[in-house]
Amino acid sequence: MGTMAVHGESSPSPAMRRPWEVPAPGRMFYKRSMSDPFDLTAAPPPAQAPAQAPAAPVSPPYLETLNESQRQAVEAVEGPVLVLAGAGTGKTRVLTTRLAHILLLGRAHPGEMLAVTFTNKAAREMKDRVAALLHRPVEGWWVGTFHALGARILRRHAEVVGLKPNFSILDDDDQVRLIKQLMEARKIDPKKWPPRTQLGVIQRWKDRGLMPAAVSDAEGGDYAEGQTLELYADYQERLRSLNAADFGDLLLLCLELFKIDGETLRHYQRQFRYILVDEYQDTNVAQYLWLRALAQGHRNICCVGDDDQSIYSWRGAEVGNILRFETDFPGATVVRLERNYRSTPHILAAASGLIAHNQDRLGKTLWTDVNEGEKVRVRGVWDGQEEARVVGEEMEALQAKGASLNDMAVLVRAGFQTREFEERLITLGLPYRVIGGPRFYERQEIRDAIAYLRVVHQPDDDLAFERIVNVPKRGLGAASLQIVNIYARAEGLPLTAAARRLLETEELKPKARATLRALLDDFDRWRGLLHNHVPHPDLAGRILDESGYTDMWRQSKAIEAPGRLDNLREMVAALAEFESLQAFLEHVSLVMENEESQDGAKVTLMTLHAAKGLEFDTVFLPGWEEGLFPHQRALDDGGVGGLEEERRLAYVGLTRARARAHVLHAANRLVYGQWQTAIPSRFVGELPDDHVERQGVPGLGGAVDEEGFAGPGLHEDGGLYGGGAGGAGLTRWRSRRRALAQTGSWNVHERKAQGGFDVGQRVFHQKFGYGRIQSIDGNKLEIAFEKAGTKRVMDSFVEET
DNA sequence: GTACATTCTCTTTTT
DNA sequence: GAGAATGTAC
Repeated sequence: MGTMAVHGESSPSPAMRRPWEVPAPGRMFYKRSMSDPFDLTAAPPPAQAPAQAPAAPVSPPYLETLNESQRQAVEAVEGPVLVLAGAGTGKTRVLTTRLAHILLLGRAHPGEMLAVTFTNKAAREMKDRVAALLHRPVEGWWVGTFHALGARILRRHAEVVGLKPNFSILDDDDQVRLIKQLMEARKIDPKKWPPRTQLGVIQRWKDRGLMPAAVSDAEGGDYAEGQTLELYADYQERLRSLNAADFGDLLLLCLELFKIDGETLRHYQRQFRYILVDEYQDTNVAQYLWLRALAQGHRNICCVGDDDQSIYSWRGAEVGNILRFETDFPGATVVRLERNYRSTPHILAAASGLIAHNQDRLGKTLWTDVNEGEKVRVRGVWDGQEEARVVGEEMEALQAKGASLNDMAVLVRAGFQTREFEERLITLGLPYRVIGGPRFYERQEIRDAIAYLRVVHQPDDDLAFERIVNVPKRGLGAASLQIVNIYARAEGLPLTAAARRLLETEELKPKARATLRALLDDFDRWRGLLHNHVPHPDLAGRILDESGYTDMWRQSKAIEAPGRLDNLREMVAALAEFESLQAFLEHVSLVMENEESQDGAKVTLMTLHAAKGLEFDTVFLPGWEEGLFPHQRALDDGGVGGLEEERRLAYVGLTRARARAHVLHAANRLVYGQWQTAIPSRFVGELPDDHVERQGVPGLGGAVDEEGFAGPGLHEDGGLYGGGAGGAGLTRWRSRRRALAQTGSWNVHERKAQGGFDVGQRVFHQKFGYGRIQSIDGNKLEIAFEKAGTKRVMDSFVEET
């Protein structure tokens, strides 16, 4: 955490402080800047003001290194600007240089700049890179994700929309539980109408900036016997009484705030002189409205995006936002970045050829002047294991040639695909990291601990209260809790308040009453400590100890208990890095990612979605099969639009590669414990032949094996590359047994072991703990450990349980 | 109220 | 196949 502030800080080096007079005379925005001296609302940094005057036109070095269009995008400071930045065209560079440029020109000081990103990572990178350009960290500017910035604004004016400033931000888990409760109250069958789906519908409404009252009846009538809309109203009401907001609310309630309180809106409109938006193609309607509201003041809004990389429509993103920009902001400057600095011409051509199959795009022509490299390699394999094996071999080969594992990535369509690669990489002993895997703050013990902190910080947080009221077990089970719940609902009180009143009555059994009283007293005591400014890490430690939570794990003989205690300690330690308990809680709800340790070179495994914005020398793209990629569900409920989005995803994948891209498709795949057969993705066929090197017989799913056997099902379909209409029926299920019978050479070992172990047997290993035997190969056992994952070990290290 | 067994869903992507 | 949710036995 940087501590230096630009405001009132001693001046930086003279070279940096010097404003760069811009050479291109006659460019409107510079003229305008001359006639627009510092009439900032707040006093500008003194060091910068006089510096605006000197005339000698010198182009600053940071501009010299940009190409013509990049430079244009940086220098078009005034008015609305749309930067269409193709993959690998130096988008981040433009963004950060632009920000630095504005600061260096003295057009605004940090507090007047709003830079919005989609991910916390992008926000961090932006801060770091601007700091590097300026040789100092910038403090006090508004950089962050939509949600973080929304929360920041909302906290300041929470009362306007019926919240208190310390409102909780619910996580996914809380939301589902809440919806479930509300459905119960309405007697909606959760079997028939899964709560998650209900929540999904509500979130979609929120994405579109619609409060319950704004949803048209026609739309509300479609789900759950027409009750979803009412459920939405219930949900919002409940959130308010919980003094809580969900993710969507962080923007939606901001919009409400702007609507209700025009003066506040005008305040922010005046404040934000320069607005910058990254990944504009992924904004949803609510985000769009939020931006548009804030940009009305100075109209200096710069949106950067690439319609070909729009991959979040399922989450409410509207490509329309980017396609419509010039209409929304008349007189906008549009800059196209088309020169690619990342990939070889073959990769670029392959990606361009693929994306050209999409109808609905603005269209760009990426080009590069680097020399030819390798063609994109496409390889068909027999099954998922072979796929992982082939990728592993290639990685080892590259490594042998001196390549770093850091420069390799496997990009998958869906999360479950990483497993096969993990197993293979473990076997090979290649270190890897999975991005987007289980996150620190999502672990059970951490969530419990946070629930304690939440209740202390925000007494009305019923969801947190419910989570820990009986953890550790105190005999306050479902029965007691129900009494509290009924009372709370009848009286319209939060659970803690209701519980407090119930203590005065005879409704609870004496034992439960005493326990509950003790718990509430604990809460009061901890809250007292909080208000007496006991340092929050100390407080957290006390809470966990005095509540018996730490003891619960200490006494647990579960194999993972020590690890959980470690995690708790780690969390308490992490608390010290935050200014306050509130700041910590904000962090965990908005930045649910683990800071990964950068020790040693590792292969990266992640989804295509997570890969956007990243690049690697070598990219492996497995699972290009109809049904998986394009994903069946995207086709089913997305139609042509869904297909095009899948294609954009493929485009994103290919364009992550600097030097080498390997596409793979398997004829058979074990999904779900069952064998699934598939034909190669239509995207494979859409790759232009001139830039692709195909291995194995095209059209046959399998790399032709020993038997030259391509896998049942493929011939029946008769077509190559998804020629079958609509994609439906292209996949089918088959029992493992049948697949085994047909191939004969399946990579499955004898069921019975020599050493007295059986497949499926539960065993114990000194180092890895408990696990179940997957397969047996002589004296080597493949064991799926409960904690340590699947490993191969010698049978002598394993004992029966 | 709790512990264990059984059944059932799920898998696209995430701030 | 795994994890959650539900059902059953103590």
